[in-house]
Amino acid sequence: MARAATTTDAFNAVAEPQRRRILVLLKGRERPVNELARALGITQPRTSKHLRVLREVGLVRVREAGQQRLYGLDARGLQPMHVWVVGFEQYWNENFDRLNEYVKKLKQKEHADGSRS
Amino acid sequence: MARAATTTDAFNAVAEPQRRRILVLLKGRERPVNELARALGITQPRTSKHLRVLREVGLVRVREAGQQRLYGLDARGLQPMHVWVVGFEQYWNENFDRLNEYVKKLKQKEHADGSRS
DNA sequence: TTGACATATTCCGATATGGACATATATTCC
DNA sequence: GGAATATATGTCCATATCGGAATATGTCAA
Repeated sequence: MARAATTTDAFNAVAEPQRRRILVLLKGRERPVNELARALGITQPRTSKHLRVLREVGLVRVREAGQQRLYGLDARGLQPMHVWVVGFEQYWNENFDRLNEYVKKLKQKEHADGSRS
Repeated sequence: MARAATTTDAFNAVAEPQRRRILVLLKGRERPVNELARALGITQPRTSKHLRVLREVGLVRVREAGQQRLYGLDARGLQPMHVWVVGFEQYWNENFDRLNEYVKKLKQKEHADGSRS
């Protein structure tokens, strides 16, 4: 077997930088293909292909508008990524001291009991 | 050019499910290769190769301990992913209504003016 | 219909992948 | 030294990728 297809899930689709940039460009407003291609500085066919991948994993939607097709963001598919990566938030500043982690765990337990902001 | 190497960055390294599972298993405690292989239900060579990738992108560290090598998590490399995906948090519940987005934008502006909890 | 424009698809080549298997390297113990 | 254990590396294969270039499809307007 080779590497998993880019259309397997959001993780694979978004591993490609240009596709990440496309999603960022789609925040807030829809855009036609050519506008995206120009913004990214890549060819139109390549842009269409990236959009196809994003469409297949459901991160993007198309809407026909005359002779152009407006692409819009559907960020819901990013939620699994969000959940997964947020699970590591507490380890950013890890300095690889085992005892340190114990302390951290204890702190979390305290937190679980009473405090709220 | 083919697809970017898995060792290019965290995004690519983590696109592979087994590698994600490895990182999860490494939360909190270090583990030797064989333990990881058993936990994942994959062969030892495959596990070593996944660990190599994770090491090359800096998501994991090795520590020699007698005849075994203990792998530990270094989550700092996941921060770029975190930053990127968190930027989409506000779009989870997007229902793709343009007007809806305008409303959302206005709300953000209100927020910017006077703070409320 | 013809032409202009916007977008999608196909063909090509180079490359790196993940998995299985065999084997190499390294450490410990006798 | 030699055996046992733990880990890393190398080879094989099938497959999907990204990129470019050419071309197909689709829509509008006169």
